Amino acid sequence: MSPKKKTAKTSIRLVKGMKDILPTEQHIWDFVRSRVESVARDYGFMRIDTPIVEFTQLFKKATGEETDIVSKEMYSFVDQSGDRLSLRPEGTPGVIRAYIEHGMLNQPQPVKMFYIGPQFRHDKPQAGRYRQFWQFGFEAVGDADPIVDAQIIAMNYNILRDLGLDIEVQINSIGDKHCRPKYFKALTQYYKNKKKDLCVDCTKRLLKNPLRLLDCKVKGCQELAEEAPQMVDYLCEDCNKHFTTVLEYLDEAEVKYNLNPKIVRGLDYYTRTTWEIVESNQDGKLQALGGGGRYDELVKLLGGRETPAIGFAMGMERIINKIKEKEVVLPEVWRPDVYLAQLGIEARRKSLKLFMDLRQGGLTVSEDFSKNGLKDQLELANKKNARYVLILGQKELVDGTILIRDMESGVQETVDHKKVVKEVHKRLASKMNDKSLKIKTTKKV
RNA sequence: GUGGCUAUGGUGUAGUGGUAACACAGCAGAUUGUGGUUCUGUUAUCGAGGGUUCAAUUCCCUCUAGUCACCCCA
Repeated sequence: MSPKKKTAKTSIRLVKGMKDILPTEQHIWDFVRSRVESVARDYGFMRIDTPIVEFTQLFKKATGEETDIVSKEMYSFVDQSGDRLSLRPEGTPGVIRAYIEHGMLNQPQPVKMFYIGPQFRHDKPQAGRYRQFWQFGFEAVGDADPIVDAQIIAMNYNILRDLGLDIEVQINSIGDKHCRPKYFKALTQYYKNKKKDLCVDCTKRLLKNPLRLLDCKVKGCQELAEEAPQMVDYLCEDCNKHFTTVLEYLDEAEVKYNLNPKIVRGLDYYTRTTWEIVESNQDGKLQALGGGGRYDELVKLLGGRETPAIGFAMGMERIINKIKEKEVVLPEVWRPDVYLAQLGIEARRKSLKLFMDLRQGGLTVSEDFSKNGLKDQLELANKKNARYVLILGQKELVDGTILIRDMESGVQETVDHKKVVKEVHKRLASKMNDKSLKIKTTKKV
């Protein structure tokens, strides 16, 4: 056994929880990205790219030191200059840091931004869950009006619906710093004499984070949770008004939603409106594709002025899995107008320049100049779904002509080499006008 | 982090205590100027390490990875 091979198999490989996005699946990612970008544009959100690396402190403060994400799952390290840094486990803290640092409070509020990028969590990998995973997220910073909540939820809903998914919004309000303590008290009170019926985890949760008792999966706990007091009944007047207004607006926007008192987000900074977008898979189980909420305390917590904000984040791998599962019809993949085939040493030499001319003439071109045979080249042209093949051989070179082959009909014509760009454009245009060919060609995943 | 299951070429799958079969894809050729046909050849020391055995890809153990459930989350 050669030691080389052994090395290749044991150490040069994908790190656990990481994933290559291969050329063959890029079209799905492009599809999602382009839809996200176009919806963002329609709703007036501008793209922001923040660094993957931030001070660890940022996430400790923003996401919460006690959360699993920060306490157990963060990729943290000390760099050469002694700074304590972390790979971002989520997008919001970086965006808010940028908002404060670049004085965006001087722009018209709310400042609406979105991001698309990788996030990192050292979690146990599972279906649709990686250690490096992609999220896209939207943040509207600087306005507390419930219409902002409704609009961003509607947008969230529309993005996923535009992607062809059958989804539903699960919504709740978790109050604010005024009313939540009262609710916690009531909740603790309710569970006080029921401790013996709770599972081991829940008895711990009772002390640490009573909200989490509500979404325990153990049957006995679930039954108790059904009867437990609900946050919505404990909302203070302001929070209650805010929430009911959001719901009214959502009705107005015809967004399908379900009230779900168990939507308690995992991050510490949320206040008031919280939601998740869920999709039911074959066995009727709901999987969250992402979630969001209002976070009116975060900007101040990170050292800015008191500034209300709201946002959401969606997991791209999960969305892409759903798209694959549902065989959503994607728009046509990139397709070359012409494929340049060459025969003979001289023709091959001339092809380089001709290729550039075709490109500059506004055509999408493809080639495999390393191939010699015309058969091979036609086969590849066919695989690449080229509309036309230009054939340049010794004969054409001498005559100053070139062959245009229509790959659908197989018809070939000889044209003047100098007029080739014009000739191709002419044929493409007439093809577009032909109604019988106007039917959109689409490709399933 | 805990537990169950799995691991065969690039991909999807057969199979056996005596070193592997098929399909697709890839490459080369039949055909050095014609594709979406055909034919031929070629592409794996059966995840890694150890043990039992005359002999292990097959049985056992460990590790690694994947997967599912829990936890958590996107």
